[in-house]
Amino acid sequence: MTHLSQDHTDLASQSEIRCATCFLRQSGFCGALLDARSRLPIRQDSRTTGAGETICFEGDPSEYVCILCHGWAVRSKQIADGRRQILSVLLPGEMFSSMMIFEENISFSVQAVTDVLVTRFNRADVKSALMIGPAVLHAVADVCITELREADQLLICLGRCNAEERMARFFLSLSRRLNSHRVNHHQRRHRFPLRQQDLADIMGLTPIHINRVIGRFRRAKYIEMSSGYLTIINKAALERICRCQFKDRGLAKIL
Amino acid sequence: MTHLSQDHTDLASQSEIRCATCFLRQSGFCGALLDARSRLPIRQDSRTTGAGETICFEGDPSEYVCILCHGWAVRSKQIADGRRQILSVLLPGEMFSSMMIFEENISFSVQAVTDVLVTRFNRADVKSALMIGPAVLHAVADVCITELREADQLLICLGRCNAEERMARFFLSLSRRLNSHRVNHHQRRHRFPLRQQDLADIMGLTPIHINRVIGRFRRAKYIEMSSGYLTIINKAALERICRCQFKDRGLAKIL
DNA sequence: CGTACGGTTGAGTCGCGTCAAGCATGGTGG
DNA sequence: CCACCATGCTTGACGCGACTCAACCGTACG
Repeated sequence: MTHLSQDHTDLASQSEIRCATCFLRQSGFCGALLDARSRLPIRQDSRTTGAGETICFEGDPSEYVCILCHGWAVRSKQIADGRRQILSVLLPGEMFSSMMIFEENISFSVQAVTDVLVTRFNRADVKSALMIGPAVLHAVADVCITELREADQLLICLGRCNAEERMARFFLSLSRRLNSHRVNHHQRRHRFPLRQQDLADIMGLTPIHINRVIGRFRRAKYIEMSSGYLTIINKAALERICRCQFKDRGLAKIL
Repeated sequence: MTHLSQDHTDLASQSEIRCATCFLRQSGFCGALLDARSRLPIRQDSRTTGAGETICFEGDPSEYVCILCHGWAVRSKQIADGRRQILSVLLPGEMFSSMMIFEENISFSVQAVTDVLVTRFNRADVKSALMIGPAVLHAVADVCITELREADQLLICLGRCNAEERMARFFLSLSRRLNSHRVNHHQRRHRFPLRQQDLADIMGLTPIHINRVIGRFRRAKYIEMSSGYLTIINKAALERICRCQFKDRGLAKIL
């Protein structure tokens, strides 16, 4: 653990950091990066943030590439009159955005939904690591492409889908992402800390309308939502809401 | 011109290709790539496509990285019932998407709006060029970041702006992009080949509603649109429609 | 001259937003 | 222990922005 600098306030405990590093190694980007340390020092630290707090502010300079190690967060942009659009939901193991590797100022905010643990790599070090071999480069390309694809998905969702379609797609895609993190790939019940206001800001709707759609889904026994948990009861029905839309290929490739 | 392979049908004339290569050198990515050819062969060809035709189909494999050299095109995705969302408007000098560098199958379609000239680099060659020095890498990072930022912009637009705000933002941002290509940076009159149906598919609205908003803008003397040309008459007014929204920093950074 | 395509305009409808009130929960302090 | 409050969820009434359907117009083209 000699690479961990602890000069900042609010540092996570050693055990949390150890857990974080161990966890990070599983993800493509961080694995490649940590491997690269044999040839190049890469400074890194970890810090916790409480639920509801803002981790990064839009426009601020940042010398870090941030990875969410524990908890949920959202990446968003705001317009002055208060309207907020969430650009992505961040789950454990994910980079805030690949833009953080190349840009000095970040163009978005990140807010903690639950208590979170964030690991930060020194941006200059990461950039240097890009040139020492193809592993890091490919890992970064992967992150970048995933981000672009998700953005395209969300765009078509906001531009051309109604409220029910948006919700159905969101639930399915989220469930899929959550399951890809775990051993059990067919979990139907998930921790779900997002508030209806957050859902509204993801889907470009109002929380009241979100509530009504959820109500419909609940009454139709498609899902269950209570006390911070989401259960997908009738996955097929949700897929039916979206499926009519998609060309030929299966949902798996699209969501 | 020894690098140009002409084994494909529908090839552009020699003069067009020369023009294209000359033009490409001005753009960061292509400039870096063409410079890299001193150390590495990079196969390349050019081809024309007629207005309205589809250049790439969603899901198709592609061994090329495509650059639009002349004309306008749109990158889009479709859902089975015919609904289409345009993800980006492609102007001369722009790569279709940075995803083309890393992905074997493309996840979008590209359609020619006008007659276009497209230069295609061999994807494997481009990937190899990434490792020979930082120039190409940085150029690619630039393309990638620009794309991510534009996607975020469009997301907030679709998620949180009404029709007038979307149109105003689109016109301003497009005018800005068009002017950045030319010597005269303050041109107010632009070639504008997009149909109202295209505008609708960009902004997630119907062409009829687009028509009404344009009508309002026209009557308010904000813009003029006729016979394939767009003129921004009252830029300040358009900015006012968006400005109220933006935090502190000026429009320039945002649009 | 007919056809096709895209733009324009009107009437009516509906999805979603707005406003407003009520409810459940959990934390706090007296 | 219970008032008190803050936060987030739920529900109803109503209005508006955007969609749908439909007709008409102008231009380009064979």
